Amino acid sequence: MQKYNHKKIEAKWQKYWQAKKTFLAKDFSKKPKKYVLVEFPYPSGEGLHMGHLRPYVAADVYSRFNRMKGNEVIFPMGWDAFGLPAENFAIKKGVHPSVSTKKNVANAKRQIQSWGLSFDWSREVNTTDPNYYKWTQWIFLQFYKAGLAYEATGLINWCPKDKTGLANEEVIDGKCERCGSVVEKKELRQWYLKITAYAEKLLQGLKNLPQWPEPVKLQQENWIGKSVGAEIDFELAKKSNYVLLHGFKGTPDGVFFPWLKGELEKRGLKYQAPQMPNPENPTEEEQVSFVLQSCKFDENTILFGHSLGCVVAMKVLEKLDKKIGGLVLAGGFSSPQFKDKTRPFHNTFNWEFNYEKIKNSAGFVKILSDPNDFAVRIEQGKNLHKNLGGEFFEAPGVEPHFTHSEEPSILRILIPSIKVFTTRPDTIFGATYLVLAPEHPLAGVVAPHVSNSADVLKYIEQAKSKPEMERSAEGKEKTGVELKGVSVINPATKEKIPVWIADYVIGGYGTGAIMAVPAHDERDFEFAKKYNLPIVPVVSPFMGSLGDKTADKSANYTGPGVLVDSGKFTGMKTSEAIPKMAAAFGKLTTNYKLRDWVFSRQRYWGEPIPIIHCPKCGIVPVPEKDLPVKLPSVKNYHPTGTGESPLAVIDKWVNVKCPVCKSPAKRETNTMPQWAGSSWYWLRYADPSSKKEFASIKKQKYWTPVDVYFGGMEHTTLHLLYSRFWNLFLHDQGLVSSREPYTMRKPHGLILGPDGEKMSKSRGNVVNPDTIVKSHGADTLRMYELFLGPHEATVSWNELGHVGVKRFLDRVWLWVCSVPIHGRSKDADKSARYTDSDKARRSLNKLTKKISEDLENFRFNTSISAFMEFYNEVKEETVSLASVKIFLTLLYPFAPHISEELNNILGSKKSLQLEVWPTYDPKMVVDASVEIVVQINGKVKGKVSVATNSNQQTVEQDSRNLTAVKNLLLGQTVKRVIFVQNRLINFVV
RNA sequence: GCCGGGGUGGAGAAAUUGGCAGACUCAUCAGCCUUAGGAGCUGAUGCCCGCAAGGGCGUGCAGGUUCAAGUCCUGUCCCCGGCACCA
Repeated sequence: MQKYNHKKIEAKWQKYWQAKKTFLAKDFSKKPKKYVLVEFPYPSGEGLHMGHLRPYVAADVYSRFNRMKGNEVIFPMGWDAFGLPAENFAIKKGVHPSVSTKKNVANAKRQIQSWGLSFDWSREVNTTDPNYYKWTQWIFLQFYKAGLAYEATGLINWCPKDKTGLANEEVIDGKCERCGSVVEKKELRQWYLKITAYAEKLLQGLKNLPQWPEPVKLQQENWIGKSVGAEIDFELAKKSNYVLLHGFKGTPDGVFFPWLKGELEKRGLKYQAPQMPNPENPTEEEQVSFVLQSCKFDENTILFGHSLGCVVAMKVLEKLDKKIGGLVLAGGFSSPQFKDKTRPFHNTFNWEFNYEKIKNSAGFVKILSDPNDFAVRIEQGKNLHKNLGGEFFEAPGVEPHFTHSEEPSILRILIPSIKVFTTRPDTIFGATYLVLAPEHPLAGVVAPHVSNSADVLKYIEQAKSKPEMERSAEGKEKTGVELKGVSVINPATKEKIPVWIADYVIGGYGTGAIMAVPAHDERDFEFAKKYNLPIVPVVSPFMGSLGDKTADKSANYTGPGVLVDSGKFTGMKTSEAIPKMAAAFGKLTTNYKLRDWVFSRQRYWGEPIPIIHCPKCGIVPVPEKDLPVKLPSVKNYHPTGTGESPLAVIDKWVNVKCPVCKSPAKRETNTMPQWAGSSWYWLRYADPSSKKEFASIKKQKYWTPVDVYFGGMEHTTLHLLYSRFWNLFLHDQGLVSSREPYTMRKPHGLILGPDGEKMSKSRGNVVNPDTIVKSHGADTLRMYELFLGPHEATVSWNELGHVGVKRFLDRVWLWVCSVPIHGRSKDADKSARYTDSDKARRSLNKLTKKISEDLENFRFNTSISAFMEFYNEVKEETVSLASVKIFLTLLYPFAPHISEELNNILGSKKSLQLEVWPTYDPKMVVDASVEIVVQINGKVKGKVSVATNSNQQTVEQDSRNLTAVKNLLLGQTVKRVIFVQNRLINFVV
């Protein structure tokens, strides 16, 4: 008899499968397709570890099983080889990343093959292959063309060790996801992908993924962080005075002017609204000098123009010898070229403007344009904005060109205000102060002009430079500084309230400003107590009677209740008041915690962003025919740390001709993040060698979506979110056939070291899978790994645990090989002699049922137990050759090498992979007789053995005949008998 | 703080979903076999009392529902993961 030599047989079958192309996935096969996917690895220098083994083995078992179930299974593998791990390893070893990556890939592939995984290597992809990243770059350009890739300068997360910017998702607990360094902030020009534009779609899409685990969906949902609330304007209580200039053919008593004047008066604001000379035939000379002579200007003056009044206002500022508060233009223009006809003022004005002078004379500039304005088109306003800067507002007038008797959008921009976001508009009567984030644009503008400007500027500076970690550290006392001299009007109470800057308000969320309601918000409460700001309760908990003023000023209450001291809303329930008050004081808005994806990295080893910067044409995408933009091969690829990519110094590569105007231009030198290549790789597997497109729709339609995606929980808000985003976008572009990429997600739990701690070199508790492959074989490794516990649970590796599985396989080997237990012999007669014992037949049917069900439900651990139990049950029984073969067929997905070899020893010439998955006889999955537990008052008093499915009468009779039961029931009245078939009988006395 | 997941022998874990708690495996102990064993085989192994027959307790803790609770309900503690001043 041969010995079980795992080394020999494992190598033999791995070679065999490869030679026979056993696992090739055929395009457009008639069989139903099954797409089984595992996250492809980054091939680091350390090689693959237990963390990789777990999903790979599970997916492999599942794939082999599904092939036998008659599916055309695609089970592909590839390499996510760009990114930091590869590059850092290369730097450490002093080898070029392209060299070390190649080596690491070869090593990882060797490992994977030694584990006996049934990947279809004909579809292998590598993200660093120019034929692959050509399409990564191509997809980036699609984002760019759709307006979803943009460049911006801002404060970003910066990892000081890895010397690169990071996306929000890559910052875990204030630390770098890769290296654990505390993340700093840095002001940098970066490329972003506008994932926020897909926030709602990403959120809604989760609802159509019933086969995803709830916790995964919930984690994504929380990350997207939708919240509905109100945006409310708080007007500045600053004493501005206004000069209002009407337009062509107008008067200060026409259109919205009377209403506007009324609104200003209501607020106690002064204004001058002169009747312009000759409104029917205006000339620049006449009107401008009139304004200069008749109106008074000071540093608090806001000069407002409507229509032609805008032109006059600008001309006035060209001549004015002092600085005024601000310039506001509504329906303005700077060219007399109108679509319909030429106006009389065409030749009476000089249409050249000194924009610099105008800008310098006004403290601020606001431009309002009406998109429905056909007399003065919106482009005119946009052009003004381009020349003057400032803020641009696009808002339809009540009548086109703002000619209705009330035009609220004009009032809104005329009176400076601060917009806040709140989910509790019902508490607005309790808003006693406003808080701006230190990053708020207004904070920087106002700071130099307040009486305590030194303090304010210092505070802003400190807050901005503080790492997020420190700023939000738990239990940290809140800090802030008042903008002295600045106050706003609470639109509900009409009272003046102060404005503060504090870093407990986050710049990037909502409007970067909040209304503080200390009575009903914990954070505001804490802040108000520290700085002695008023606390006004406006919500009374339900337990108090209606309108009860027991609301306590010494504590805050954040729950629902009834409004008090809230004007006409008093007495309303909070739930009812929220939408009503949102509408009364502002408008409903939705905010998301999700931030745009910082998409550039200041590192060498990544896909170059295919963009050219031309001094004349601006940002120019690299033409598709020039893709891929190949990563240049260079000697020095170390990160600079300055925020500039190492590519920036390679003049030969950087300097190019602009594809549009052919003048000298420069390449974008940042590279894409780690996550780019993996955001679409499953699509490439469907059509891995296409030169024309990233994947043909036809092949996508056959293979995608992925049916089961095995992977780690740690990718939930990284790769899994990013790739859903890419897929949704490409689907919207008509380039991808399915809306969601992955029908089912199967996350796995961690494998801890034998000490119950996370495996790590520094702890010295790393178990290397390759060691076990050598000593005990891949089949043992696979089965023990599955045996550890449920796929999704965290489990720890027992140092000696795998020997149990090895023993089992040894016994199986002996059992199958041994003659004459199941009739294998040179003597042909003997093979016919042995038939299954009744017990053996039932055990095999039970096993078939158990393994089939477990595999459908990804319960691999209990399958392994079932095999062992089966062996223990039948080892003494006679078993037919056919049954042994069924047993090997069942075992094959778990331990493919030994199963193939034994099957071969039994005389089969065919790979087990080509067998059909066994079925079972439902009548044979139960034993002939069962043991019934006999209880009295729920306590076990004895057992009876009866035929399976015996009725209550039989069981009751048998039980009452038990001596122990007889004695205990003597002289007792049985009140009730509870009978559960095949389980128990319980006498209640 | 908020949101998830989880607490069962010395260890990893099972438990047909309310029906004998601890299957299967490791470790440990005893015996057999062996020149030897980190091999193989047989058996024992939740805790407590008891020579024994037998009895009592037992699924983080405290209650509850039920003939019957690891499983359902209420409260509470601890561990792991995610988010975290998101207004």
